[in-house]
Amino acid sequence: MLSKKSQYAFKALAYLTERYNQGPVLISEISIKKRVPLKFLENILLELKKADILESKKGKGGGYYLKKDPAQVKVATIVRIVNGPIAMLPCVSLNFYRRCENCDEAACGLHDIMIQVRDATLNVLETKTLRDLLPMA
Amino acid sequence: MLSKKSQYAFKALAYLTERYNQGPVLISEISIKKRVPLKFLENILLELKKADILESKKGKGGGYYLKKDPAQVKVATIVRIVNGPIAMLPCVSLNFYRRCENCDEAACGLHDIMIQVRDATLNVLETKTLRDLLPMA
DNA sequence: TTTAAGTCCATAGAGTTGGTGGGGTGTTAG
DNA sequence: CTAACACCCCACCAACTCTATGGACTTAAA
Repeated sequence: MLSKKSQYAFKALAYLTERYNQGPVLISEISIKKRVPLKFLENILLELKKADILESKKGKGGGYYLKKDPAQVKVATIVRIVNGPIAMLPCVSLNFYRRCENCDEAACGLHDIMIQVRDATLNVLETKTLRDLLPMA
Repeated sequence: MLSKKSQYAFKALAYLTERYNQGPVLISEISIKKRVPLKFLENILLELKKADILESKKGKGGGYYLKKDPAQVKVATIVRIVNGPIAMLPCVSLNFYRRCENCDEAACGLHDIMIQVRDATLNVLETKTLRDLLPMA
């Protein structure tokens, strides 16, 4: 399951997608409109900035905004940043690979199953973008 | 990601699938062969028994064994028992549904995306069975 | 130089995960 | 009938993660 943090991140990103190309948006505005705890949201947005998804401006008239066209930002990318691995096992993760202990990958049936799950999942998450977070216009 | 408990459960179930129809298997044997902490494994097997996956016999000659043909037991069922929801959001879970707070499902783009992920995942996990845990014979 | 707004750091409570210890209960062999 | 056996059940624990919150600091605009 996605963490609360991830769900907050997507709410915020949906809001920023609506406001794309309309200048910086205040953390406090997002917090109120999307009902996300202010300080928690602060941490999340900062993390997304460090991951090159968002840009920010300090001082009066400042705030956060999307760095790229929302239609170019994959949902999979966001999940990896705020929620971690997408795969169900470390040994089948593309971006967070770690081998299993006491388990021969070549002879592990679970390994094969989880590769299929991973591919099926990525097939969705790599094709959906922030644009898809908004209801149809 | 699957919990360690879930990974242990699958290791144990793979072992019991190998020994299907060969009588009860000792917890201690599984623990040693699959390198799973004994007491932890005890809890896991008990839970699988209560969920109707395993059967047990006490006393000398006792142990655990699969209640049904391994080819009839879906991987999805096991995941739900030992790991909980398969969906990435409570509001798209078939077996553990809970509605989102402050979120209109009909107008939530993330909701739709996560339904697709869920369906893609289930498409694999509902067709794979314990039999698939073993390498090809 | 005041005010607005993001940045950074530290902490902390709650819940979950992973694991252990010990006694209880039912079964079988002799 | 009783000893050995093996699962059953309960309680507990340390470590970690998740979900925050508080306060001081930095940068930018008016």
